[in-house]
Amino acid sequence: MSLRHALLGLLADSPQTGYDLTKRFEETLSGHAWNASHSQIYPELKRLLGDGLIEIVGEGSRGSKTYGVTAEGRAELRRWMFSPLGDTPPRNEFVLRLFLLSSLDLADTRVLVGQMAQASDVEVAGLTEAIATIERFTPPGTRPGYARFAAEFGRRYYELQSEWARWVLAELEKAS
Amino acid sequence: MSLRHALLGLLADSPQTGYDLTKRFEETLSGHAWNASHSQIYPELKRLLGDGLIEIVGEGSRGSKTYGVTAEGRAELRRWMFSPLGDTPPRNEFVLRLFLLSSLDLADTRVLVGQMAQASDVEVAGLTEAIATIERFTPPGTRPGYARFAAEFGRRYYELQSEWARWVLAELEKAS
DNA sequence: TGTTCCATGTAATAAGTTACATGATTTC
DNA sequence: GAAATCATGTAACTTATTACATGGAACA
Repeated sequence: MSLRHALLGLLADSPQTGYDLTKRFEETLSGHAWNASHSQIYPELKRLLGDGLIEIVGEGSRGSKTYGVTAEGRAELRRWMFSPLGDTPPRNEFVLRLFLLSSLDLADTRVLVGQMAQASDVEVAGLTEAIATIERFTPPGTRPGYARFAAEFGRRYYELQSEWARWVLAELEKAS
Repeated sequence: MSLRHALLGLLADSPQTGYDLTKRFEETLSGHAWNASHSQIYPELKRLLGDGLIEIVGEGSRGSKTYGVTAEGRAELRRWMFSPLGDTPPRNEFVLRLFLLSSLDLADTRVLVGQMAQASDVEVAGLTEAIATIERFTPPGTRPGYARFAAEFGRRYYELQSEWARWVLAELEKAS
């Protein structure tokens, strides 16, 4: 169950409300790392509060509560960050389809893999632009920050998908 | 819900029992694409049978049933393979940690990213060997088959993780 | 004859999704 | 004053995991 650690990690960055956290899941984590909706987030925040891993650091209008990580929470987060992977099995629809490619006939496979390459290229373009934006808004002499690292991973990942797909197409061409 | 399509895809390759399918999940899909245990697989096979997407093609000893995909099942599988991605949100602990890196202090970040690079190298080595084995057992003049494609993706993926981690280390070095 | 592997199932619990529900504040 | 956004919650349902349970066949 990585949800609590995702929440701890986001809150460690800066104190936030459940609503803020819901948006950050949607915007940054949901696409590549982890998904959670508000109906899961609010109850989990209460549990984290009960376990003393987070605390209420402020209350705003409309009954909003801003949570921050406690020392205990930060320790638990650190422990998890360094723990071995494999806690929760990955789930990746793209890779699943890749593993099931052999269920299609050769013509279908060619079409699908071609589509995979094209879709990946679109993502690469989007992330390349996002990275350019980050760089543009980074003052010279400053470190670009961690968002840059994540974006770089994303760009390289989609590049990999695209290049792999084209390699498969070439391999299929070879022998047939 | 991709479980049924994963099952259809595996059965499309060759008819199998629930037990066989459980093993193939563990061996091939569980690590990178999708996870499922036998307690989920058996009931889903019954549902697929009820929906006419698979059929029993043979019964062996110990009450084992071998399932095969029906024409309808194959059509449903094909439809899903070509449907747009995004049905189920991905889940990836490595990427989640990558997104939460900023919650660590600089020293911890360096250590963790270094460990990530090393762990990825181990995976690259394993997959490189697996690929060599596949190639060795492929008769000259033959297409190596789809397992080769999946292995290639895995190798490139771990290479990406390793290279990304080293790039991050270099970036962290730069500015401090 | 004991251990491992084959083979299938159910029950209890946990996690995740979708739908339902409410109300305050801001913006146009 | 209508619409969008902020803000939080619960209920119903589906999916997934862990634990429980059983027994046949192969092997040593």
